[in-house]
Amino acid sequence: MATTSSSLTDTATAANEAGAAPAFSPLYQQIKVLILQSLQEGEWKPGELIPSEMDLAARFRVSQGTVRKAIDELAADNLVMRRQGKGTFVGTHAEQQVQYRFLRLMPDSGDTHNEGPAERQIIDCKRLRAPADIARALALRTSDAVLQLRRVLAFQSVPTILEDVWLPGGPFKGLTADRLASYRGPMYALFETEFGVRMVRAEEKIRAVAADAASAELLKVPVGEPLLSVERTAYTYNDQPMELRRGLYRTCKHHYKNELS
Amino acid sequence: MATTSSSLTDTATAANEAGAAPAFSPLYQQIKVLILQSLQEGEWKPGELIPSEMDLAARFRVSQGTVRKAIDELAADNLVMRRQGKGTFVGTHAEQQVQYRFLRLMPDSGDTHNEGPAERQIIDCKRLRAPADIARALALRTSDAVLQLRRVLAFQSVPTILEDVWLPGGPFKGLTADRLASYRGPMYALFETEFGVRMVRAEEKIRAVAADAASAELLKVPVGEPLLSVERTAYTYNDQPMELRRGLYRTCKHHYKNELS
DNA sequence: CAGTGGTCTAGACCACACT
DNA sequence: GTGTGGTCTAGACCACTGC
Repeated sequence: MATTSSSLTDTATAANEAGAAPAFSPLYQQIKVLILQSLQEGEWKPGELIPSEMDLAARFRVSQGTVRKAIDELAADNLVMRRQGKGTFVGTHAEQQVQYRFLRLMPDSGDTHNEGPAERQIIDCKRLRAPADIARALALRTSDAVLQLRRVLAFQSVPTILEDVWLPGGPFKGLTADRLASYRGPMYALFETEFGVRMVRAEEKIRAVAADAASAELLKVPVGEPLLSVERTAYTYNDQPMELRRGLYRTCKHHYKNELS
Repeated sequence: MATTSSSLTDTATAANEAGAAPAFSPLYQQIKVLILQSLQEGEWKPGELIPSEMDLAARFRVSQGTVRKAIDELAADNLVMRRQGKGTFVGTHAEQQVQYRFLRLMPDSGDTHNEGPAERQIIDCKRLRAPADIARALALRTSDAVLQLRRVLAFQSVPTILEDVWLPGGPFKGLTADRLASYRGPMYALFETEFGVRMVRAEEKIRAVAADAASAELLKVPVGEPLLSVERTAYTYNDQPMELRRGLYRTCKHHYKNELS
């Protein structure tokens, strides 16, 4: 039993004693939440080693098996990464294996990005008051400042992605076009190291649209060309929205790949 | 130890004795494969109850915990469904909760399909020799017979999806437009009950295209209208492709929703 | 070698569903 | 009450990593 620990509740007993709304939560879920809090508070930073299962078991006064089950779920959500013989590490977008984890655009021939990394070109980067739709998506007020970033990604010199990115001004204070342009690696890795913001999951809404004049010029396609419109909301810990991204993808030589199960 | 069982290998010992290519596989993975085989052979049919963990543990001569871990993975892949107090059931597309699991098109307003079920209209259903690209996708020879099915789905009387479906002629012998039209519920549920084919996972390739004359007429949109092109390959057990589906989605009032993690 | 995560077991008890 | 899956524990051993 874990009743000796301060923050853990013996749910079965508690639920029986207090009559209403049991809100049953197994021990390992509570442990998961505690670990999540430590991740969120930055006790362990992206890429770092977290304490061993034995250490965490001692800290939370539960068995190793219970900690294991908590970590199993965190690993399934890509929040941590287990490596046998070494330990458990905080997940990061800088990891070579899972780089560009959220980019689903694939070249039609060949699965991997063997066409080399994208050539990136920053078109614009400015600070402004959040328009209503952006504010709603980022859970801000319309008076709050946001950063807007526009860029084009090209594969083998063919402009393929036009993206507008909106970020809350507070957490990303100090982000400039120069800093983005000079950074090697995924944008989300920069967010981790420079601003302490780790993107955990995202939702995308996909539509087919016709290229307007501005988009057509930047992507070097005729006006009216069908493009894939991808609107992404990315979340950090606690389901807090931290990025809105509107992308237009050229899908002549590429496609958006999705796995259903 | 499980060395008393016939088909299970004590991998640690076996790997040490045979020198090359250990091919280590934990016990619970071997159990998972055995259960998978029973599913595939139809020992338990979609929707049916499979034996309890205790029974399976006795059958395979392992502990309940090992069976549990095997079933946990099968449940994570949606191959079986656990229900506390009742048992473990073979997954099915007829299940109310997970109906249309593979359909990612959502109305822009509101998450669920509160706009009612789609109105279905079969345009065509014929038997033919597999064209080269279809044969490749379904792992058939070009001399093999395939069924081709064309249909339009409408939401609130607005034609929204135009789909071509190709199925291998062998497993789906006897499928007719009438049988499809008279069936209530998801097409994949019909495949399960009538042909014993359970779709387990799928891959989709998504592009933006312009409506051609034929598509435009069926979807009642202008020629050139941007449409979402969704090419799906659906697999049954053993990663065997069993369906190729080419869909054109109208994304004015709907969007394709994807969750990234 | 010691330390880590990974597997397997056995037993106890809890939550849930049916009868 | 009985049987199911779900949780929690404790201990043993295996596989991998690095000192």
